[in-house]
Amino acid sequence: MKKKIATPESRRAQGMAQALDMMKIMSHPLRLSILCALIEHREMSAGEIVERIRAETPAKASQSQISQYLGQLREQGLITGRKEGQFIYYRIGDPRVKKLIALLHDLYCPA
Amino acid sequence: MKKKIATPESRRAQGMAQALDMMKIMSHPLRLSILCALIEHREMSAGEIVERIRAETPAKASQSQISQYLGQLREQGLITGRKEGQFIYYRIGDPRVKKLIALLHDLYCPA
DNA sequence: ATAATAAATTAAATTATTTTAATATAAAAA
DNA sequence: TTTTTATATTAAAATAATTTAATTTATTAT
Repeated sequence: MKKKIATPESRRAQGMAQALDMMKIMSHPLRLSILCALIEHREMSAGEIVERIRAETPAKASQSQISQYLGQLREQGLITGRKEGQFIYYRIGDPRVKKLIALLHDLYCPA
Repeated sequence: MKKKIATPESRRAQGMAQALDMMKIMSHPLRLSILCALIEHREMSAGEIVERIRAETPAKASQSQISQYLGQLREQGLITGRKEGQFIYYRIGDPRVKKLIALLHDLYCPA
């Protein structure tokens, strides 16, 4: 097959598209909360995440909804899931998530 | 009036809300392009921005649409507009925009 | 004044995302 | 094997964002 050559412009466009996907998926309060929780705890089961989100955000977010968010985040490679018995344990799957959230924290939560 | 005390949690929640707003508005290809163009050129008129966006993204984006994006970005303080005669010149209005875009560039456009 | 240019505004139409509700699957316990 | 627990899947309903098209305002030039 034909070898595709990446021009500087195509690399730039691809980078932009990835950055856009990243921000888009992170700009939802519950998805962002999930990522923050995983940064804090390194690994959590789906159920632990549900509890934690419910505790923060009183009376919102169904199990189904959170499972859907976890699916979206995993699909995009931001988290990984490992099955152990009936539980599924999630972790951050892309180090860029941590860097981005760290910067946001610096910018918007000044000491 | 009653003096509101900011607890650590309320500050965290507020920071999170601001970070969410920021990412939400930045996660649209044309709005992000506008911000990038303004970082590159420091100041551009609305018309120049329209041309530039049109050049990058062939045959998309109407004058009206771009004007609407400029309005959204200004409303949120990410850019400022200064009127000079019939032109309106825009600039980045929040230094955090630059920091965030710089990080995204590092993360997604590796040399 | 009239016309032309630069940019903003409004509203309707379209499309995408989010939420809700119901159901399904798979593993563990009874 | 029946039930319970943990999680995922699906589809419909609700909501929000985007796009398009038409119009408007303000400024400069004729």
